[in-house]
Amino acid sequence: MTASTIPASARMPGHLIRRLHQVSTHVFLQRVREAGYDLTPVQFAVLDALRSTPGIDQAGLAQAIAKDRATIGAVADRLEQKGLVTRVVSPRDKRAREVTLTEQGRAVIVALTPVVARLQKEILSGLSDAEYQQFIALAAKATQAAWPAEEG
Amino acid sequence: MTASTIPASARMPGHLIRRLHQVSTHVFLQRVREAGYDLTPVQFAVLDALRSTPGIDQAGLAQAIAKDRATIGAVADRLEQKGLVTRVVSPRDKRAREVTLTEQGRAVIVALTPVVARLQKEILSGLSDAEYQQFIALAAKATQAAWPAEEG
DNA sequence: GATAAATAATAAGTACACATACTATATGGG
DNA sequence: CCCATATAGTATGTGTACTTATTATTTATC
Repeated sequence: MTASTIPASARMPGHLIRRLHQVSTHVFLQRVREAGYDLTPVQFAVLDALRSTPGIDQAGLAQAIAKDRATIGAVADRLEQKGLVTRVVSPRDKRAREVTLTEQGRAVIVALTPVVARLQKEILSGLSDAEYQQFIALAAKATQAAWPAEEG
Repeated sequence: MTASTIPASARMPGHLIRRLHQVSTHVFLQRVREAGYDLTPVQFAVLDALRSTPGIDQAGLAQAIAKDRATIGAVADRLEQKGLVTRVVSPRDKRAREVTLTEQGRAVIVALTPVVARLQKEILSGLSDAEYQQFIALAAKATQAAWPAEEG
């Protein structure tokens, strides 16, 4: 029962980040479902990115939310099946597919944005307001250092 | 609105945590592979936990590293195929399977522990030493609040 | 204007991650 | 002892997440 020794990994950033990622996903799915929707964090990120840059192709989309092209292809597939986005071959580049929000997709992202904004604090519910802001600043700095030339 | 509008999600903890998780996994696989091993972060976590509590069953293992039973079953399968762990039916409880490190498994975890310890700072390479410590403190506080007593 | 190199998307394969359902076993109450 | 309930592990299905390979198309170069 009581572990004689706490695993060495338990206090390492990699382990802590993995745990936070779990909490984040769990809280997200819970609150989104409570709001009456069935959308994963990645699917939300895609819809959110499409609101900023409608008609972007999948490669651009993948870069915008820091994901693999193959992953985005599958996510876009599911969003298309749900009727939240459309994909049309670009007239400028027949290899590319332009992804755009449908009316329904726009309605979903509009309805969910405040829900998702609210649940952010819940992910870090153990932190005070000052610590919460501190965490965001540190996390943003760390991610930007890891992917230097990605933001447009 | 310009094309360079940053999505609303980009500064949210959920998104930042997801990015950090990616960085963490990427750095881990890179450095572990460079060290001549082929092991995922979760597989490492399992081996590390087994060093502390040899003979633990899969449910206990899942709880120890905050993972699902089904996930751990698959991970244990792969570790067994690699010859790093053994699984035997518990004489106390025929439902349970006791998982133990093999000699080879112990050698791997001993060899990789310093490698994994070193790569932690690389995950947060954008942070100063003080910021790095701050991040760990905040992340540990947040995860502990989310999982109060290491209980499901 | 033909062709080599680069790029967008997809396909196939591996590995988590979790929910749900199912089997086998264990345990407490009557 | 019998049964209701709980638990350990597995099976199944969905959804990331990334790698390598392939196809279609674009561009760069000669």
